[in-house]
Amino acid sequence: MTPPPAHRTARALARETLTGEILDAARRQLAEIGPGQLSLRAISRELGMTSSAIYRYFPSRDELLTVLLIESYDSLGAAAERAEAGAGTAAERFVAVCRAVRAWATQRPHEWSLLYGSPVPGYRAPEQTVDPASRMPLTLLRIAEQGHSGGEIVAPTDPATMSEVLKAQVAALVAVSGGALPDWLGLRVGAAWTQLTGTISAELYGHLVGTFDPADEFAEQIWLAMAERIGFARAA
Amino acid sequence: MTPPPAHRTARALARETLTGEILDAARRQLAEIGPGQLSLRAISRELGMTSSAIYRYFPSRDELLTVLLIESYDSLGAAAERAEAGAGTAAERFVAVCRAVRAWATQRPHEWSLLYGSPVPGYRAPEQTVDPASRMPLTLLRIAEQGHSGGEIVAPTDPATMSEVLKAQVAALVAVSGGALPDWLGLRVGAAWTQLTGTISAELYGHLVGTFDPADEFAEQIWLAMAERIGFARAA
DNA sequence: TGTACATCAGTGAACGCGCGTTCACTGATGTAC
DNA sequence: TGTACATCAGTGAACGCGCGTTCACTGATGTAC
Repeated sequence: MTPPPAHRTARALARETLTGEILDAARRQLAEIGPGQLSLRAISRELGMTSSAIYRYFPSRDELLTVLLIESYDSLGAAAERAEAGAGTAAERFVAVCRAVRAWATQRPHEWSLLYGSPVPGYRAPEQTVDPASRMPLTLLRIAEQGHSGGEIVAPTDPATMSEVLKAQVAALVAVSGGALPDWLGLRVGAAWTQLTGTISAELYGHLVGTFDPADEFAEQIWLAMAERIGFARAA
Repeated sequence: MTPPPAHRTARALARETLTGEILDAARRQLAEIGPGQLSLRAISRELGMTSSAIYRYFPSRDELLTVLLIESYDSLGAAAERAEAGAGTAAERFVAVCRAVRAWATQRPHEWSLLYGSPVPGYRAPEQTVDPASRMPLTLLRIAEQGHSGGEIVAPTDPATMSEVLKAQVAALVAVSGGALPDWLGLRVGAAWTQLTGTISAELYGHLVGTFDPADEFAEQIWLAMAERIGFARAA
C-alpha cells in the first residue's frame, strides 16, 4: 500500500522479520529437543525454506547459537532485574530474584540447559556472551551491596580467613559490579550463586526425583537459607 | 598354553576382556568428546572391529550408556566413600568428601557431565541407575548422622519451619540412608548436596572464568561454609 | 517517470560426512556322544 | 580320542537417516541517472 520510507526499504523490513522468525523457530526447536540437537535444517523446514536460505541470515550454525545464547542470558537477566526492582527489604528482593530465576528456568528447561548445562559439543562461546551472562549474578551482588550499606547485613564476628589470591578474585568480581563490598560478602554471594544454579539444575535434570519432588518447598527453603547465610536477618 | 578350566571357557574369557575393552574405549571417547557425541562406530574403530561386532556385546547404544552411567556413579561413590572412611572428625570427613568429589570431577569432566550435566538427548536413564547414583549423597547423609549422634552438630536454636509435605520428603530421604536424622538436618544435607554439584558444574562449565579461576580456594571456602551451615563447629 | 544496472533473497542440487542398526555369511570354539 | 553338530564372535555390505555447508542459478527489489 504505502511505499516504504526512504531508509527502511521493504527488503530491510522483510529481513528483520525473517531474522526474528528464524530465531523464534530456533527457540521453539530448542524448547523441544535441546541445544545439542538444534539444527539449521530443522529450523528451515519449520519455516518452509530451503536449508541454504538460512545462510542469508546467519553465516553458520555457531553464529545462530551465539545469538540465541545472548538472547537467553538477556531474558534471564531481565527476569532477575525485574525481581530486583520489586518492593521490600534487600533480603526479600534477594529471595525474589532466586524465585524469579527458578521460575524462568522451569518454564524453559532447555534454555536453562543452553546457559548452565553441559557445553554444546564443538561450540565455544565468544566474548560477547560475557556481559549478558553476568546480568543475573550482578543482581545478586547489587542487592547484597544495598543490604550491606543499608545495615541489613551484619558483618560476621568471625569471617572466613581468605588467602590473597582469593581476595584478589573477589575484588575483581566486586569491581565488575561497580560497588563496594567487603571480601567476605563477595565470597558469600559467589557461593550463593553456585547454589542457586546447582539447585535448579538438580531439579531440572531429575536428580531430585524420588526425594525433593516436587521441589518447590525445597527450593524455597534453600533460598531462605542462602539469604540467612549471606547475612540477612531471616526473612518471613 | 594351559587348557581352559571347565567352567571358564576361552570364549567366556575373551568375552569378558572384550566387554571390558569396549567399555574402556567408550570411556576414553567420553573423556575426549563428551556423552552426547559418544558413538558405537567410533568405539569400534578404536578397537579395530566392525561396528556391527559391538552388538555381540551390547544390544544397543543406550544399553552401553547405561552401563557407563552406572560405572561412573559407582566410581564417584567409591571415591566419596574412601574419603568418608578417612580419619578425623565428622566435620573433617564431610569436607574431605567434598574435596574428593571435586577431585574426581576435575579429573574426568566429561564423566561428570554424563552424571550431572544436561541429560543425553533421547536417552532415559533406567531404574538400575538409582542406587549407584545415591552412593555419593548417602555419604554426606551418613556423616551428618554421625556428627549429630556424636554431638558434633548442635541443633539450631531456631530451625526453619517446614511444611508437612517437605517433612515427608525429608523423611523419605533419611529413610534411604537407614538412619535417624532430624528434619532440619536432612534438609541441610540436601541443600549442601545441590551446592556441591552446582559449584563443581559452575567450575567445569566455565562459569567461573574471569572471577574464581582457578577455583581451588573458592571451592575450599564453600566446603567449609557448607560444613558450618550444616551445623558443624568450624573446621580448621 | 522510465530505463539500465546492481543488489540480494531464496532455490535446488550436490558434496562429504557420520550415525545406529540389520542381515546373511564365514570360521573358530565348545559340547555330546 | 575322534567325530558330528551346535553355538557364537566377527565380517562386510547395506539401509535409511540426518547433518552443515557450498554453489550456480533465477527472479524480485532497490538505486542511479
